[in-house]
Amino acid sequence: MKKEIPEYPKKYKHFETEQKWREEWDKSEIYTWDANVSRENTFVVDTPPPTVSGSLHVGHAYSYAQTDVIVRYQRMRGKNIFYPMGWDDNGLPTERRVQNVFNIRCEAHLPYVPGWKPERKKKGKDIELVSRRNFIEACQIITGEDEKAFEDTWRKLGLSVDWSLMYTTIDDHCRKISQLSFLDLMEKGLAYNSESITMWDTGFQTAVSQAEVEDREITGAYYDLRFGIVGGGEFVISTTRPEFLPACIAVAAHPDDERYKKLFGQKAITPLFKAPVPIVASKHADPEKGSGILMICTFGDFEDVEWWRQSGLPVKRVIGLDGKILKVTFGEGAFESLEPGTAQQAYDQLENLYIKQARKKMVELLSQEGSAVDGEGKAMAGEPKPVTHPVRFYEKGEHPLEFVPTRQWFIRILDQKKELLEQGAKIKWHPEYMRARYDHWVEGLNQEWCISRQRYFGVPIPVWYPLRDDGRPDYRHPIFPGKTGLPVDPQIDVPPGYSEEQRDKPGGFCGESDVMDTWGTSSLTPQISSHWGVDDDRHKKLFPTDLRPQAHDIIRTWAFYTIVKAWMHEKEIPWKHAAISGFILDPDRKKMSKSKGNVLTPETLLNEHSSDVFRYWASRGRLGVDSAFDETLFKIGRKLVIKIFNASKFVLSQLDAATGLSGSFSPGCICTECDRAWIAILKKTIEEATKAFDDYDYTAALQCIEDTFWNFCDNYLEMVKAQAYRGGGTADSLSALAGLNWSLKTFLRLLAPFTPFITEEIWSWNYKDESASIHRAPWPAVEEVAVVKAPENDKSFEAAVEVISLINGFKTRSQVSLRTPVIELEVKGTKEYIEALEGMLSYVVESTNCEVEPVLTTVDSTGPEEGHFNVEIKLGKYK
RNA sequence: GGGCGGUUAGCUCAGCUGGUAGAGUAUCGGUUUUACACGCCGAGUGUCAGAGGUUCAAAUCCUCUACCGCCCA
Repeated sequence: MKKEIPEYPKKYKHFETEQKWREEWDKSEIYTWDANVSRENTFVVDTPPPTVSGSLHVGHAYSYAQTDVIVRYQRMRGKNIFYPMGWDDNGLPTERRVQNVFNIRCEAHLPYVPGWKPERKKKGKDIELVSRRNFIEACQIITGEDEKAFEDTWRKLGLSVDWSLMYTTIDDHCRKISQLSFLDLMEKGLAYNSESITMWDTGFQTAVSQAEVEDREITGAYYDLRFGIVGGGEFVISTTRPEFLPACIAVAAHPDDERYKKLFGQKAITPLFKAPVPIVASKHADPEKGSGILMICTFGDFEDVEWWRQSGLPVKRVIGLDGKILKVTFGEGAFESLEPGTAQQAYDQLENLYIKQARKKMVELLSQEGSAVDGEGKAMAGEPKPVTHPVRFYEKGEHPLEFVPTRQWFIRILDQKKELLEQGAKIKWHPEYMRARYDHWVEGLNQEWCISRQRYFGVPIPVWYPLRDDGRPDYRHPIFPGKTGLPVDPQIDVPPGYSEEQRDKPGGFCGESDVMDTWGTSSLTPQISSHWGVDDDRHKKLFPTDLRPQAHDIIRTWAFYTIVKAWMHEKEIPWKHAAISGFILDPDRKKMSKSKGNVLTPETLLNEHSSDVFRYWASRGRLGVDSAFDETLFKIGRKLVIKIFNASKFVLSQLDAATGLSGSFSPGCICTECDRAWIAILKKTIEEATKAFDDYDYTAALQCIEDTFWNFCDNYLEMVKAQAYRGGGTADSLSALAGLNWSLKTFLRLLAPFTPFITEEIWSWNYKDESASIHRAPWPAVEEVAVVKAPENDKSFEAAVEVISLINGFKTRSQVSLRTPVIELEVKGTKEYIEALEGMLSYVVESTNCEVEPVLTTVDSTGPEEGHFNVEIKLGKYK
């Protein structure tokens, strides 16, 4: 029966085709994880959940596309894929966004208003104050919308995620796992609460951890302050933070500093406040910096904290949690003064001012005549000297961090550096050198992990505290929930053995109001997906995971904390491989950031260039390597996609036209030297690409697949065209058709991880009987063409290409069409290459429109120029 | 200041364990050929950042310097 020859579309319509397959894949559930498959046949991905409430930029899509390429390869290798997507929705970014969208603020003590719905309002003065629960509900409205938008983008990009596995870090399941984690760490003695000096953001009024801190260069000034010495004399201290003067507890100079050696053991007197403070030796003091002697305050910086801990001196606290100067009384407690009255008079002018204002005021006071300790002149020597210096900020904050004593929850990490380094070494990092980032971060840790945050939209720390008879919480005996009833909200739920009436009453209990930092949950994504602590069988099937893809900026946070948790809970690594993607920089090689206004959104690029083209572009980016954005590169992908379309059309139309033979273009028919030589080349490509993929080097895989594909189009296809036109009627023609058939089927599969849409489209035209979707088809294997004999001569293909190229070059230089007939042809080459050419001669003749039998001449040398052949050509007339 | 990475054609980048410098793009020229003009054929294009060293031989290995980027203080 004559096979009906289909009409293939003239042009490829990217956008319609891609949309069709998105819908189709969704319906057919080809990306669904099968819970019944064994661990060794499953490939588990731990996808970092993007922070919603932000916006996706091109770098995210770039990185996630790369992950998907790896996943699609693994799926075609027959692996059962576990590829979930989560959304990180708790934390400050969401709170900030909600505040702006609805113009609301949380006031924790307000009662819950059931049925309250937030309204979108412009920022204004009339900020609505809402209860904690109402505020959280507002957060959920916003994150719900954001998640939808993010999911749309990922679907557009063609990520082969199993959407049924989706989680959000604030949902019940994630809260449960996070609280289980906390309780487990408590049991293991790794979590504790304590009153200690914590880095504090006065704007957001929350504690922050080392990982959330960044140094920013800011402009300030050195102020030279004249300190007195008990018993007479003075010296000058340079400081950038004169507002800390009332909190000065000591002054320090380097033990070897000759200038101050004689002062050690004596007491200095602070200007204005007339506080007598010890003069001590400390290696922290840098003799080269300023005057070489510095003031130690509680607390100006991390060194102050360290020194204070060792000194045993009392704290003089002057900065409140809101960043305002606290009320203090001189002459009482730690605030010793030789002249309490004048000290108080000066201090009262500072009280209740914000830090910045206080500094200004302090400078003013120090600049007054008679402000010096001895009453002679100004306490401030000379003019302020402007400097630019690094200052610690919370990465999301606007004010420099302060060190304030507060009660917080911590996880003990400092005594486990060695073990954490060993865990890092067990993970295979791609590229390898990225491990150094992890190692250096671990080595440089100097604070325990502070996990409590004074926020609302997060996972509650699952503890209550008994209230003593005086109404104060007993922090040393926290009450924990049982593991079965999680998650709990201590602000709503009642601890075991108590009733709601006892809440906040002496002798009763109070609920912890702090939530965990965002990493408290995000550090558990492998366990969240595996249902650790909930479903042991499932956990065993999914943990540790195979792959963690992420960018290099979050090695110290996401990667680090995830390794910490896996270690602490189960003495395991969370993933076997970490694939660290690079950044997309702007065309000037600057990091994209909202503030610079150079951010590109993936949606724009996807709409403009199609998903396949975007993915192709992303696939060219090697792991770990940052690259400058260059839109001209999208052109390469577009050309490739169109080429796949056209070459496929050609091959399939030749197969269709070979009447009566449909379905019989099996590799067994491949017999000619040309086809055998070509198959050998393609086999080598499969091996190379597979090896590269197994090493997570998808870029190298793409490179060699693509090179061979163009070789296929430009050379093999051109050589066998004439045979293909004969419709399979001869053994040689059938061989060509079989060669084309297997080549196409192979290229589609090799390219499917990179360009899943076009390859699925073509596959559906002719190969869906073998596998309904190309994405479930087996990855090409050289065994498929085991019946095809090796070529007689392993240089035959190369030789033919070279001679054809010489003939084409001659025609081009003669400025004639390539169809111009060759009427005389002599090919001179070395013996080795003439022999290689012999089996290919008919293909050379047909693809160059040569009308005569070529004369082959063996020579000793082809001359000084490159190449293995020389040709003598005479051209006929074209038409 | 410390660590990591980079510096190769106008541009974006590949060149792994040393053996005569590559691709794409851009540029220029040719060619309408029934898969593709969104194509095909061809051409030109480099002190491999610089300076030393190892070697018969260095883009590649070693040392130093300069510049760029990122991370950390």
